[in-house]
Amino acid sequence: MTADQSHHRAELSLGDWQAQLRAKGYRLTPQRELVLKVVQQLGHATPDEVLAAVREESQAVNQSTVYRTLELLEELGLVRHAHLTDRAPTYHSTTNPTHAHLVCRECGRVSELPADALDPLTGLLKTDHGFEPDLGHLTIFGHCAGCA
Amino acid sequence: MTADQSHHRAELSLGDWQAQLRAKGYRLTPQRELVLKVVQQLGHATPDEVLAAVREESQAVNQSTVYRTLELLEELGLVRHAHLTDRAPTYHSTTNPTHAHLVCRECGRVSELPADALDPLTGLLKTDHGFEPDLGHLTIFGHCAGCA
DNA sequence: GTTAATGCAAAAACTTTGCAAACCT
DNA sequence: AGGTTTGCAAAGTTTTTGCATTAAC
Repeated sequence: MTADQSHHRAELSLGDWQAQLRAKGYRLTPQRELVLKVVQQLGHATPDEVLAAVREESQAVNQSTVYRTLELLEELGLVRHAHLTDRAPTYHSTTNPTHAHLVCRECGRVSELPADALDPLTGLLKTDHGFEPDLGHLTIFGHCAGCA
Repeated sequence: MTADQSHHRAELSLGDWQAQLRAKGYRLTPQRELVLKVVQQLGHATPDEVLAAVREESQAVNQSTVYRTLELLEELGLVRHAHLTDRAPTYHSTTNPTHAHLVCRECGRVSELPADALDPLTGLLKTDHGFEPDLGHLTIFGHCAGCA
């Protein structure tokens, strides 16, 4: 197994993230824990949905804090965002392996495509264009089997 | 040559579009001609940039009209949009063959990837997931050769 | 003359910012 | 205590909408 094979795993183990936070001079707050928790629970969620979920969790958290926290969590590699619609971005936890998204324009269904499945694409882009794709951000629109 | 090989060409020949417009009950207006012209000239442009360019062309066109016109032109298959940043979409003419976009996060450079180059991906998605991707809307973020 | 398209202005959707108060370490 | 984070409210950015007027057919 080459070192390169590790590129599909989550970037931080869960136990580490609080230490990582502090190592960068950041502080651990209830808001940050909560936002991370709801993103993990919701799967794919817009900032707006994260806000709503956080508020149902019985604590009031401000809108700005949600935006600022999502940005921070993304910097730490704990969450990622993708554009599943032409509107607001959706965030998801990185505890699942890196994946691209397939979105059906007809039924709106979103499915996850493991990064492994895209290895041929990665190879092609690297070889022919010297380009290193960020598959975790990739969203492919089209029509799914049911809506063909 | 199979019929399928034609899927990379522009959807409408330039001579036809005015007829297509009328066939759907739409009307040919100077604004629509102008917006289409500047999109063709600009290459990739946000609605805002289209508006600015249109206004330099010595005619005043309203913001709303630009949005409504881009939507219409896209419905007719004369333009397409892609998301080259996390902000506004960019529109481009379909007189060029269908292509995906490669965007470098470091230097911001955008390059076009012919749909042909993605045939392996298309095949894989179709075979393994029954999914028909819309490559003209696809944007792949990552790092280019120079910024590796 | 009809009906579609435009301009305008207001609102909607989404995100960011400045600053004082509150909280983490 | 000291510096980071939050809440709040206001403003910024981008897009949409309703309706009277204008223009295409």
